[in-house]
Amino acid sequence: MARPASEYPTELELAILKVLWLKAPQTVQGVREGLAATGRELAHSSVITVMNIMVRKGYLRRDKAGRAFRFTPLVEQQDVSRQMLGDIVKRVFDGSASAVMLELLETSDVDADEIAAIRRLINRKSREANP
Amino acid sequence: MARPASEYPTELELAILKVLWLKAPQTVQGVREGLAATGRELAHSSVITVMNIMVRKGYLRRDKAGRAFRFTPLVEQQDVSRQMLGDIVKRVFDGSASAVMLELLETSDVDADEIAAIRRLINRKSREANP
DNA sequence: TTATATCTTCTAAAGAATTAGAAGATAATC
DNA sequence: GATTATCTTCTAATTCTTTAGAAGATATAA
Repeated sequence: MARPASEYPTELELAILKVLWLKAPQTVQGVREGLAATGRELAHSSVITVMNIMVRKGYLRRDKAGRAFRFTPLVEQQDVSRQMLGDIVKRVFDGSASAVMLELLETSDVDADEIAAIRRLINRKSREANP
Repeated sequence: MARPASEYPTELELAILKVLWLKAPQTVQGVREGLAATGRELAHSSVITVMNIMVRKGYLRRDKAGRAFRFTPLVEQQDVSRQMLGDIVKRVFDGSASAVMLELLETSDVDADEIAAIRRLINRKSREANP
């Protein structure tokens, strides 16, 4: 009587991955400091626990380095981002990527530079679609 | 020692909201059938339990109608979608809406019509930004 | 070498999410 | 009015997530 495990990292797992995507490998201590830098102060054992779970889940690799372990991410930021976004698109926007984009353009504060960048990409895509 | 409650509906809560966004108010029975139509067969008591939690969370309103209750959503689909998307943009894409759009354009299958629609919107936005 | 610091493992508490059975309340039917 | 069907409430099991203390292992320093 429980839900199936989610396909992507949990909140804290993602926070840890973000620290490791910036710099890897790192020890638990390093990751702990990285988390603290984002305002998340956790006990050493808390971080270790989650990171070991992440090893089990296949998100991280663990190598012994002297007394401690060094951890390396086994998943790439692009892949995780894509997966999480894809899930939202599918579940919340019924698979319509354009609905998501319209929403983004309406809602969020996309500045002029960003709009220009998107416009360029759209034009390129448009050319690809109609050669 | 627990995480803070998420700001938006859980998986099952969203599924229930989707049924009610299509048609409301509905009884537990109706929602149960709506879920079954999407391939999710749950016991009556399971659906009731979650829907009562949703009332407590402020997602639904509950009115007595004869023997049973009728439930009405108190949150709008647009608001929930926006919130969930906003969360992903912030947490996963570090707040960059354009990064999300680039990802969507690269990854998903957006057809020519959709690209045209987005292009029109971009042009309009662009004009708004640089009058 | 002994004390001190540091790391890991083990264990577990607490909250949230998912699922459903049992029992009690109430309405409809014959 | 008694039986049957339907609804709700209560309770609870299970899994996942987050968090951390206690205890044991190991290395560093004095």
